[in-house]
Amino acid sequence: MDVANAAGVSKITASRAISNPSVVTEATRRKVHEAAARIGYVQNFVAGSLKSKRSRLIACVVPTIASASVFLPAVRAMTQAFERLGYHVMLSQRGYGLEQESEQIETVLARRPDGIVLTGTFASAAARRRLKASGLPVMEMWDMARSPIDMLVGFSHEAAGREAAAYLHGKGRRRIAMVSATEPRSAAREAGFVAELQRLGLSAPLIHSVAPPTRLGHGRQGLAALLQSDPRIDAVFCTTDMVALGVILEAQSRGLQVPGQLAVMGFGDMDFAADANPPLTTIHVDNEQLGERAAVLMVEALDGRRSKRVLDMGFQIVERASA
Amino acid sequence: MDVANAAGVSKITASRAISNPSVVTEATRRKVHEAAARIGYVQNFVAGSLKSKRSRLIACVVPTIASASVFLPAVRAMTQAFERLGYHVMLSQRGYGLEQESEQIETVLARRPDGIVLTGTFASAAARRRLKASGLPVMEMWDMARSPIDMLVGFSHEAAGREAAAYLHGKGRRRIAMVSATEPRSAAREAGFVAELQRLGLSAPLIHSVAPPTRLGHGRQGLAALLQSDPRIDAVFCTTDMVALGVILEAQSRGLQVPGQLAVMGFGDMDFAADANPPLTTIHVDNEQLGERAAVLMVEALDGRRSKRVLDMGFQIVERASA
DNA sequence: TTGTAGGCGTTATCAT
DNA sequence: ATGATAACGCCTACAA
Repeated sequence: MDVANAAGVSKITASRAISNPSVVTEATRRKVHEAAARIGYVQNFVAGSLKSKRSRLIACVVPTIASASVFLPAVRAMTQAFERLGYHVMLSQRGYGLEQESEQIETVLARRPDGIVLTGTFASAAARRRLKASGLPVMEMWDMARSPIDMLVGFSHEAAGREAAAYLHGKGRRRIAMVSATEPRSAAREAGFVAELQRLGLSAPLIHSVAPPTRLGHGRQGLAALLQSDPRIDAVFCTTDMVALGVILEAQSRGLQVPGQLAVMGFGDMDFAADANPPLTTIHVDNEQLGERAAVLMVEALDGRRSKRVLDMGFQIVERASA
Repeated sequence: MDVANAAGVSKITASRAISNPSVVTEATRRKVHEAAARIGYVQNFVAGSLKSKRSRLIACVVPTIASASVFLPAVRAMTQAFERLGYHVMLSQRGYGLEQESEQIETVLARRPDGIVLTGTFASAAARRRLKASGLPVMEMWDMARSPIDMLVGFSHEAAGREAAAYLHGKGRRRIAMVSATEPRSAAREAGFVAELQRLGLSAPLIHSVAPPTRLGHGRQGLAALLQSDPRIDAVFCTTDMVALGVILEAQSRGLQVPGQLAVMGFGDMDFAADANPPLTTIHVDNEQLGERAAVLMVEALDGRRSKRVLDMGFQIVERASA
């Protein structure tokens, strides 16, 4: 360190003045910081982490960041919380496929992150084993269903599906359909939805399934397909709000009244839901809290004081006008 | 390296077999890789970058990842391209404010990224100076307007605004308004829009401005406000497709026909634009290409073979039914 | 509170 | 094609 020379102290004192100022005198701290500013010193976390074995880097794997994915607000909140707590987030996109997953994990581990966050991701069994074996704290976000690898902050998609079914049934709907997506969490909502309808004595619902990421067009095509199978359906539960918006658009363009003739329910309570026409009844998840808690739990684990390992953040049905 | 022992070669040979296999014999390569697999060796990029001064890490600063930001597809494409080329992307959110920008930059630089990508970001003058002084390759994405710090791949928002004005004028519209946003690129589109209308001999347009990130509700409120100022407006150019969708919804709920009585034009050609009702006339940017080129140019610069420093990717007006 | 010694795991450099 | 040596810049451990 030339800062040390510039400030007239030893290397280690300069290091402490910058990384751990509480252990040096205020005068030393000032002297070193002034020297650092003078010579334009830039700290090197790379060198630091080599010896300390702490990179202050969190690897976060998401399916994709493009399009209005319903979990992105949680990732945003989490990233902000991590930055506030002194960590950086390295984002990797996994895609909805599983190819090269192991290879991807190896290169991520080679960066020596302090922890790993998996979002909306069902890692393959091999990948899960690999992550467990790494010994790193692993946080899974946005799901509740299975036995977690390590820590988990999420909610039950299956319960969300069940409550949606119960809600629509409670509104007097009896020919209830769903537009689902070929993606694990959507499948979990679908499973809960189907189970609850069965419990309520209804016959198996019509389901139209689309490939993620979900789009407005999926809702339009989905309703068209459902109506073709059964013109008398009176409610549709949608895998995302964007799909629900598409269902509403399609219904309106066919002269079907929402919610009069067709109740439409979304999922995600995205920022357009309340402003849709009619305002969208949907399922709300507190993504701010969810992301924040995920980050805080991870940092607690890194600091050696693990509190809860699994946190169910729940969800709420937001009743608006569409269902 | 214990891999070296396990394989019965020297440390440096093991290192080469893994990081630079072309310089060792195939037999050595195999021997080392087998040993690595056997003992569960995980490469350590941290140690490698300390000596080699190459981290294979790209820092990317974006305003925010939440909500369907119109530049996210470009970031996605860029991230994928970087990963394909052997780099990881560290994402930092800047927020739309400017607080702590310098501090943020320092911690990013402390990670020793090989390059920095700024997306949709007008860094402050101090930050721009700091980045320039760092000597790192800097890529600015999604804009064309000013003198770049270093490299740039984008398009002219000002030109987009001008062409939107010309397009609506060409469709016979004469009372043309805009819903804009208080954000630099939106402001650039607005400036071009206003300038072109003036050039065409129209009076200064009504403009309603909203705070980003833009939402559907902004479009609804925006049209309401515009109509209150002037009930006779016959066209609205919107700063994003989501806002345009809101304007359409609001128009329809007021019994205004789109495009008959009101032409609505968006920006971004997001994945719902073609499926809107009516399908949205908008401005398309080739985000896939844009992100890909940004990554490729950056990697070329890192490899010491800089080709172009500035690339104008242009845009196209996509004529659909709404305007 | 400050300092000394040494090493983290890899790669650059120079030799063989 | 492979090896020996040293160094990257910081932090841990221990000492003063």
